[in-house]
Amino acid sequence: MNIKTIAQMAGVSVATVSKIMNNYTDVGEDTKQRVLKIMEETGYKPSSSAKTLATKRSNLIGVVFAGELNSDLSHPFFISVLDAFKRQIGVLGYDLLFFSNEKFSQEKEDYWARCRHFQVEGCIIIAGDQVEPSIHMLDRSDIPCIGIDIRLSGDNSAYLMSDNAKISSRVVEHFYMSGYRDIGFLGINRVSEVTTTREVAFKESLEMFGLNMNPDWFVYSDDFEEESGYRAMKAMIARGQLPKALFAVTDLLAFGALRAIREHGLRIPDDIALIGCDDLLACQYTDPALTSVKQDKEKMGKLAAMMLYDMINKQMDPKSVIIEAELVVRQSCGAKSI
Amino acid sequence: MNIKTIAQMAGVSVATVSKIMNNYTDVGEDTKQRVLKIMEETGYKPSSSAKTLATKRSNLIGVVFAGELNSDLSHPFFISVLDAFKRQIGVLGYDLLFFSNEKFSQEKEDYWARCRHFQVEGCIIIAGDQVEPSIHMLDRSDIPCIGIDIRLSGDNSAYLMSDNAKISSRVVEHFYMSGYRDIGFLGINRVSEVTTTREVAFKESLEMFGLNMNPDWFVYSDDFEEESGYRAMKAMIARGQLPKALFAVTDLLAFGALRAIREHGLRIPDDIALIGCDDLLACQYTDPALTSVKQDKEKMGKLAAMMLYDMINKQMDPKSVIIEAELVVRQSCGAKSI
DNA sequence: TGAAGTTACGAAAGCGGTTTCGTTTGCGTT
DNA sequence: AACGCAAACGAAACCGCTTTCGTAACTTCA
Repeated sequence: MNIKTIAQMAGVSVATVSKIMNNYTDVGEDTKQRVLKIMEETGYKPSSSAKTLATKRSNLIGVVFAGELNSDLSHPFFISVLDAFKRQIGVLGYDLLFFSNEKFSQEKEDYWARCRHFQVEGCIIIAGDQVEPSIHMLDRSDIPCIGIDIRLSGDNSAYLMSDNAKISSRVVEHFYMSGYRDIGFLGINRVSEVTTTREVAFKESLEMFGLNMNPDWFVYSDDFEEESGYRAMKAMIARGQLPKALFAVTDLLAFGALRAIREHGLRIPDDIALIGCDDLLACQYTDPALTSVKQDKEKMGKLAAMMLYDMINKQMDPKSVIIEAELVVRQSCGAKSI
Repeated sequence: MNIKTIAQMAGVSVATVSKIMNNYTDVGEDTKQRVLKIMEETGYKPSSSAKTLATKRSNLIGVVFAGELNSDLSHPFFISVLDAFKRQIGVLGYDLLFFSNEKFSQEKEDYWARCRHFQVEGCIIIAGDQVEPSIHMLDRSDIPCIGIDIRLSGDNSAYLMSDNAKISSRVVEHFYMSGYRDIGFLGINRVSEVTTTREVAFKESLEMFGLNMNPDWFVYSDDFEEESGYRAMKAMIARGQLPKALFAVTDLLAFGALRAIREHGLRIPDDIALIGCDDLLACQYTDPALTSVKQDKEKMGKLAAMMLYDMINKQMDPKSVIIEAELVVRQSCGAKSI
């Protein structure tokens, strides 16, 4: 069942059928209706590959996760962003192509090659931990790219990122206002734009508030797993010196820390106050409920879709955007209440 | 940069280049190396649409979420399964095409039409709550489909499902062995294979153990959100009559119930024991940690990929599989310990 | 040495659409 | 009656790759 069949059934040429599908104006109303009716009855759908081949447009957006550790889909934050992105880009007429993570993929081609292979019209690149070199090739290519939490720099790229510096300063400020002076940090041993920014800003904020940085209160996890956060916190506890408040760069790490603290017989927030970051759903269910910084994932995803659409279809100059984040106060940080 | 360019550069015909890419044997070793070198240097990648057009094979698997409520990606259980699926299917040489949910999509075509449009070679269908009619068209089509938690029946379909009946009986048995006799149920008001099976099996198990079914202890949520579980539990509490133990068909509902119970000033498990289902990550972080039934998502996803692959490539008769689930005992159910 | 069989390669016809450009037809105008 | 013009449609080239089949050159073997 192809365009030729339809054309024959309707007694017209394939050209005419094609024109009808593409809203050309030089086709009579009656033939148009006749052909449409036949297409309807036969349930005809044009082949996307033939169309793509002819038009060089695929109506496909590539989804790339730039991470080494977690296999993409397991990251709750990005899933939420992607979910919103997917809905919006769907409305705009695109479908999503998920590339298998490179290290799992059969062929070792870089992402750029795969984008060309599928002729995706644009890409959304979502940052995990470390960024592979092949991401940069894609970034610098002529394919429009939109980055989430990754600072793309290519001419056809833009990115969306939370105001990570402000996140940290807000956390420190909140601790300070709540009367805390001994504030610790649970970070991660990975080079990542996001976490690095948070850490730097955290230290700067401490300084701004005239607080001292006790090295004993800084501890680093090896990856983003809860278990690693647990181990890192255990390590800090083992040192003997504990802060009165702790900021974990990621909720998952905070969960781990929470477990370690509780296991150690300490109470939250009485003995040690805790704030995480990302505002995962699970923050509401921990004991005590975890104060966290909420990034507007819905907004990020939707905005990313619209930006990418504009970049693809209107050759708009890509303009990156910083998204404000919001502190969601719960019981873990010793504030009076919400 | 297409196959013709490569052919010209190497001084051979396009046929030869194509043969080299497809491992034909009737091409000399020296020419082969020469052409490969040129392809390497130029970074040439063949166009997938042209290839698909010519071969009728797209190397694409369609991903369909059959649900009305949650927008697909927000469902933690399915994400985990899909994650495993994606890794395995990636190894087998396929990429994933995510269809926008119908109700969000611009075009109102059914999934089957879209599958044909992209010539996906197979589909993974993941059940949300209600199943749209167009899913059944896809199921009955000639496209190989593998269902997760959805009982597909087409000739080219198979499905993977946890042993939901056993899940319920195991929960009841566990409660019974722990000394509980007044057992309640938190279900959902949606027609869904999975939850319905759990509910039916739950009731049967009660009977088997000679326990009475107090209607007051049965309550139903409107959807799968935590908030709805909270409201449902509130409703049960409002009735005054409370069971000593409660099985929630879904962890998210259990979380909601947990919140309602705690808010009401009751203790878990002392006043009421609680078991959920799915073993979401967050189960470990609730207070108390939630006992749940763990479905082996990794195994399900991987198996689904391999089954689908076989169905596509070996015309194997689809054979559905039931996966055993495992009770993960934590603090919420009043058992002696883990 | 000649017949038969290998090996290495290319010509060309698809695959299912799109798009340019030309042709036919009908109509109003002078 | 002759002309110009717009509307409606089709022929055919093209997109980039696959695959069949034919053929030339080279072996092998009786």
